[in-house]
Amino acid sequence: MSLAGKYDAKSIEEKWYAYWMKNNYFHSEVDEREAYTIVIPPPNVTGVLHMGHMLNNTIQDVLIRRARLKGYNACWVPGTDHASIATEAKVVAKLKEEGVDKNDLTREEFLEHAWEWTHKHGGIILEQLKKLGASCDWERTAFTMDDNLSASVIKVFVDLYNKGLIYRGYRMVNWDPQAKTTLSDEEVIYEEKQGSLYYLNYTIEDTEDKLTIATTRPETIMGDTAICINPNDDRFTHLKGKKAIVPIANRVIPIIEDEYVDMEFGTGCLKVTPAHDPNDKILGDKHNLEIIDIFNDDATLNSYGLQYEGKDRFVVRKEIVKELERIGALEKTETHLNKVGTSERTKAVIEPKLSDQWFLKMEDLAKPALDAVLSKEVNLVPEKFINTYRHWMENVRDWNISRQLWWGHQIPAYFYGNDKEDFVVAESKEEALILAKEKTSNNALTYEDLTQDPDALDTWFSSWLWPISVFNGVLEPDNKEINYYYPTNDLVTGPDIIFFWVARMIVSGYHYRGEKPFSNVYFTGIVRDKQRRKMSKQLGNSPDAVGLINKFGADGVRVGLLLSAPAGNDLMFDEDLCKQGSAFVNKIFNASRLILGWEVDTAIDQPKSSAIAITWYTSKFQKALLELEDSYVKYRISDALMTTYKLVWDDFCSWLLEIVKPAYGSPIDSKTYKGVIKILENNLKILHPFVPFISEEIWQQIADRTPEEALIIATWPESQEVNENLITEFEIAADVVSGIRTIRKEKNIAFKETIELSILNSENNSATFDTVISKLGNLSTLDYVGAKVEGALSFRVKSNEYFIPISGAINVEEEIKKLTNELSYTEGFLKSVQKKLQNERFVNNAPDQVIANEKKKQADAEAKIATIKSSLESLNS
RNA sequence: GGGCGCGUAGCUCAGUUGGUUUAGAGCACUUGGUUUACACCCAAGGGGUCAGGGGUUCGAAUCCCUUCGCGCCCACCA
Repeated sequence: MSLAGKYDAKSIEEKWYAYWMKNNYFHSEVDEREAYTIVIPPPNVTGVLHMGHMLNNTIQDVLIRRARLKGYNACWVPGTDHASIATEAKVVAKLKEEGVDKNDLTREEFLEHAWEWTHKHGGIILEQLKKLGASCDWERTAFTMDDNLSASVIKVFVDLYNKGLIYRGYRMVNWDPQAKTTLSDEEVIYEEKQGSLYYLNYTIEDTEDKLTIATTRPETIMGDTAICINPNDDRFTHLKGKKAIVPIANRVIPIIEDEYVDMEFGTGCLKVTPAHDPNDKILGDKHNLEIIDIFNDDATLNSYGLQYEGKDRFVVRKEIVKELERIGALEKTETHLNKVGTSERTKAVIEPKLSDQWFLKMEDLAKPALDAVLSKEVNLVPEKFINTYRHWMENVRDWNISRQLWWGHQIPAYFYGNDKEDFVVAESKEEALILAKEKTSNNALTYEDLTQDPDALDTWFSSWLWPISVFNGVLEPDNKEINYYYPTNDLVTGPDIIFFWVARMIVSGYHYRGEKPFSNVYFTGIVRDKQRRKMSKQLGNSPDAVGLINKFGADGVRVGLLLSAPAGNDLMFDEDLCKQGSAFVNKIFNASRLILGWEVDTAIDQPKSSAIAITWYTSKFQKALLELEDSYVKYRISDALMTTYKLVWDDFCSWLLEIVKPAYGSPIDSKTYKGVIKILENNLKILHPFVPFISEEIWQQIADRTPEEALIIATWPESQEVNENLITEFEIAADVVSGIRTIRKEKNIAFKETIELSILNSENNSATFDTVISKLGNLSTLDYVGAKVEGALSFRVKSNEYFIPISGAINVEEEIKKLTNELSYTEGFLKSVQKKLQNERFVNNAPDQVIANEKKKQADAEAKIATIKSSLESLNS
């Protein structure tokens, strides 16, 4: 045997990953088997592996490997997302470091830099997934900006536009002044911040009267175009029809009335700034107010800001407050808690801004997608997310799909004139020109007259097509791959992108395929640290993923992550779990080392204990198989792992191997050896999804295997009948062994020293396992007696009593104390059972089975009490 | 402001429609054990008034009400 020492994860993991790749096991082609498909949630192309990726990709790999073993044509499609805003931000930052301003570059120049960055960093994360053991079909690796995926996006945009579902609108949108782009509502994070509420005095025109207005944004007075009061507010009746003067700006604005104003808040008066607040915009539209936009794109003030022009909004806020105070227009300041929208990516405070953007009408599209989830056609796991999903879908708003970015899919709209409506939407410039000529009836138009919209599409407008576009189902809707692999089976992702991605994939799935994109969505929890903080780069609390793999081995890390990953619940990640994982891997390794080190002697007969133990374990394994099936169906992956963990560690290693292993240096009989190898092989099959590397390693050590016999493509163990009686009998035997061990420990009897065991009352004896008890208890004799053995230590299992005579005096006091404790517990237990059985209403109402059970408990307890009492008596005498 | 979820052993969590459990697992802990696959090991053991209070029921960790604490999602109140 070349096996020695500890398991060396690194070299073995590299060896088998290379072997799997070489033999193309991960690759899937359309065939006559049933498909099992997962599309990866594509990580950012320039991202690096973090704990969240490790978790959800481990789960995906577990599912895909199990499907492969179960005989499905398993296909896991990997890929990356161009991540428009995130990547562009990184490139802009990198250029800035080099002293280059994005604004000094042309679009083409910038995109060159972006592609360079993408090629340099792109795919790193996929290489890291390989280290984790991910069995993705790498030949299918897709990128949202691959030619065919890009063409899919453009085709879909044009199609939705032609259907009237995409429109261009002048709307109030979320503006990120740092990235200088709009964001969808979902990309805005609201944070509670302690701010101030400023009470400002406006003078009523042609009077000395003041009107006080509360605002959180004093800098926007430059954009005020009205003051609004509630028509039912008696305090302000005298102001109706009057005008007010904006301080500093000294502009005259009307006082309007609208019931929208909350009389309770602030002073009951509202200043209206239609360009910078969504509600004010509504008021403005309703009352036909002027719109004054006071900001530049970077949120500095423009010429409407007068003396503050060119200064940042927050600087201006401070200065303007000072000035208002100086001129006596600041009544007072209160602290005020308000919600501030910030950009998910840049953290910049969002500025509501009016601008022309592209929108997708969602209402009609959402309907089938909502129904699919409510009817469980698409199954969300855990179910609590159905509510979240429904609420969002029922109130879904139009999706702003345009971004003022260059990195991404450029919007296929072409402008040819000066009017806002002078544009056409087409898949190519050639088509655009034809359409433009038709639309204008101007045949003199040339390519030079066309200008493509410079904006790019929201990243999610490409990834919402992912399950379709990776199989080219948009461009060739009837190709054999999309027909075979779609709908996919399981999607594994985080709940944070349920709206961004999951919901929209369901929408596009129904719209473009008339069918769900996947049957099940498994939402993992968010990985947090021990202090419950979300793991993030900023906090620096995220362990280096690759470092963890190097430290504990991929198998160890996989086990560590899965041990504490119930669906939908956040998990507190602790490196100790990886330690536990690698300990488990080491255990598997050592157990195998023991077995494979045995010398087989065909001349030896099989011991009875070995034969019965193998039969027992086989049943136990079958029972575990059923539990596994149940856990997998419910996506309770950590339960499935724990079932496997206990089966292998406790039942297989601690019991079975201890029973069958021959004395040191002695050979083993061939029947037992074959049986154990068969068991080991079955164990490896159910272990494989969790710990693919060690399981393949052992599998290949057991025998010389051809590539067709590799574990990764083996067949999942078949289900057979479970012998419950045998399992119960074994449990009794195990309890007896435990009883013997307890006495050994209490009396300091070393295991090497043999002992004698006598069993009284063989009503439910464990004779089947006598040989097992003898071996594990290291008994010299085991016999059945008709009466108590005097001067012996005793213990009870069920209603049997066991005696071990010991040399020397028995500590009577100690024994009495022990028995008294046992007696009082059992009596208390009996009492609670009797209370139930004596209760007429219990007997009348409870199901028969429950009553029978209680009666059995009663009988057992009574019998046990009798034996304890008689033991006490003999001790006392 | 609305909605959802959670609070069970030191830690992380099971406990399925109330009854095979005067509450279970893994880890951690205590004690003992090393020529015999593995100290990343083996064995034995301690540990919980199931967040607090009230109710329904023959019976509640499980259902209802309420208080406290924590988390998440949604929403345009200046």
